[in-house]
Amino acid sequence: MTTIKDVAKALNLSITTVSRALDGYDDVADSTRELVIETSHKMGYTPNRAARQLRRQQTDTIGYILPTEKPQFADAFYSEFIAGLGDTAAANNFDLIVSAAPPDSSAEKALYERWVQGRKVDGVIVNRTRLQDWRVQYLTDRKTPFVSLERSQLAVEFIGVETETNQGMIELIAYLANQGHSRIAYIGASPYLKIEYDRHHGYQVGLQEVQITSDPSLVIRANLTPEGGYQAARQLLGLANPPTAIVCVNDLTAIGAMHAAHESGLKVGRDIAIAGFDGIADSAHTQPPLTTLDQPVYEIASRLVTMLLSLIKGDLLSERQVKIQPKLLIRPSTGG
Amino acid sequence: MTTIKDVAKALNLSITTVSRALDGYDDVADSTRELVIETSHKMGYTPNRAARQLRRQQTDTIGYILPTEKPQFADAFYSEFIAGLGDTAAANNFDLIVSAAPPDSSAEKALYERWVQGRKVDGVIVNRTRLQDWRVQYLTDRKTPFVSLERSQLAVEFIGVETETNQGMIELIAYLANQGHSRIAYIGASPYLKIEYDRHHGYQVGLQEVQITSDPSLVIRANLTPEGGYQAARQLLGLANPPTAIVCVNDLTAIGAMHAAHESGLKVGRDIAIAGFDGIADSAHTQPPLTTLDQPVYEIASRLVTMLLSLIKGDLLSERQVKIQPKLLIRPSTGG
DNA sequence: TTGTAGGCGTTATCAA
DNA sequence: TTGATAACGCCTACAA
Repeated sequence: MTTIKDVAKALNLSITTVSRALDGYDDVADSTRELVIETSHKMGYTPNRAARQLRRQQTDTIGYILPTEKPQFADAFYSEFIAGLGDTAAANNFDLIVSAAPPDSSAEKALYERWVQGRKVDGVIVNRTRLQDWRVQYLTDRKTPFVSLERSQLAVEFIGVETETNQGMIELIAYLANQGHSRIAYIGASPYLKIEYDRHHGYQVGLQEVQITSDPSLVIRANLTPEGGYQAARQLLGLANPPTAIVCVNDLTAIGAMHAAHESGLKVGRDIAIAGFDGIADSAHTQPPLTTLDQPVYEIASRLVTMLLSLIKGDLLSERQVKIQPKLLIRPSTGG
Repeated sequence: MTTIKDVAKALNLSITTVSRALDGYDDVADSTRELVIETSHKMGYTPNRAARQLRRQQTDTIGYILPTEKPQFADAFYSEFIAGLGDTAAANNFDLIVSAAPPDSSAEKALYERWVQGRKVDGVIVNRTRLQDWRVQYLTDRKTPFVSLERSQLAVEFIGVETETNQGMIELIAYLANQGHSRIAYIGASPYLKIEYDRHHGYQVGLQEVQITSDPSLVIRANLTPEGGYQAARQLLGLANPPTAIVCVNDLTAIGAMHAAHESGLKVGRDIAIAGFDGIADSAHTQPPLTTLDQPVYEIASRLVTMLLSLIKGDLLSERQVKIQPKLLIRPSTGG
């Protein structure tokens, strides 16, 4: 592999000059610079990242850990999220390292240690934040730059993006109430998750707004997957007095719920209304197309990276908390 | 940040001894080793990866680039694929770096250069392989270890995993023919892709097996997304003599095609049969559930990593080409 | 405008 | 069984 030494030797220059020419310092003769750039290109020279890292004490790398509960982990939200992270990182000459670990597991902890203590990354992206999230504390303690999608409830300062759920939920539930629904169920996720907290809360606020008393038997928890949504919906539909509308914590759950409804002989959009949250690409093509609160996932990811890079560079951020308003997309799954 | 020096100083040992104790060499006194391990743990010491890399001339990192055509990139196949890569890499103490670039773009090329020439990675995972794929040539020339899902048609030796499509396609089409279908359409992808080549070929072989003459007007290309499948299916359904069955290159395409069928007032599974390929999680919960050729995505990803790591270590691989048989899952979308 | 030299934190060779 | 030391490739303060 060609090193800076090889280039220097080939040109009868010192490595200093080569280094400075390549880095665009202005105390290099133009003719020299040109020559250096051309030659190093021709020789296929690219600086060794490890050496540069060691010397500069930074890695030009950020990390992200996928919250995989099970071997199976098929959620289009994350493919888009990672594409956004990767793209934006690359556009800024940063690398993204990705791993996977079950939330709150020892594997997750081990990864953070390897990355943070081993100085493998300059910063970290956190999402699927838990209400009590050791990651937030850990990263804060170690002064490792991080940004999070959804804030935890710990008393540390928060930098990142947060989806504002209440407004969207209020709109959604008002729409459903307007269609004549009064028994509106909710299929949620683990109570330790911030998104569950927010979306469940939004659901309740939405009910209050239209003066529906919430019925605890209509609130049920699943696991953010189609399978979970399917099972939960079956349970709801088996009630003596079943709901006429179901609001789901995410689109995958809603897809499973629609499946259960169809299986019970109900026509979704006519006999029962079902809505999701996320706006994944499939949601426009389900049968019937799914009403959902659409989040600009790619953009959120991209934004997070931009914020993280500023943080790493030590720039001051103009906005330390970006709020995103999801957009209600009314589609046939809620009738109308 | 604590370095090996700090640990050595704290114990009044040389850094050599500390290093060797931690790396499990057997020429260190047991008592010393214990002390070292305990102390370095207590001091929160983790070896600096950059320094280790530089010294050992290896990165313990593998790379993967997502083939993102558009900002939007929501495909559950890839979330599961990346989870498999990340998990398996982490289990072997390797890191995975992920980026995104449009296939065959200059951005893709730039990333490879940064990673390969900059010695940022020890090896690379390639997928969505093109028939003529410069990546394969590039990596081979530079002697960079890589494995690929689906082989290109270049004359270089291939190491990786390949999905055997013919058998599954033959089964699928025999099943459809058996149901009375004779006008069986195919919605494919870009002709430069290996998967398109394979699956399209499988489709044709399948038709031959049941002695149906293929009708070129029933073969159409889309872009692997629900939207693409939707448009393509609309076109097919608008034909004077439309198909009664549609085989799709992947599940997302099939989801879009089902949408178009429903929109035309057809009941999928009764008036028209539609099938996909991949077996993503959603496919079990579409309305109606989708017949598909199911691939064990997580396992494939995991297998690829294992193969790549062997390659990097210089072990000889027992199998240089792993063939995977997708499994035909008959579901209601094809009637029956 | 260019060159010399020291050091980032490790690991590995060799000597003690 | 342990320690001194060189090197990995790069950047940069300082000298020429």
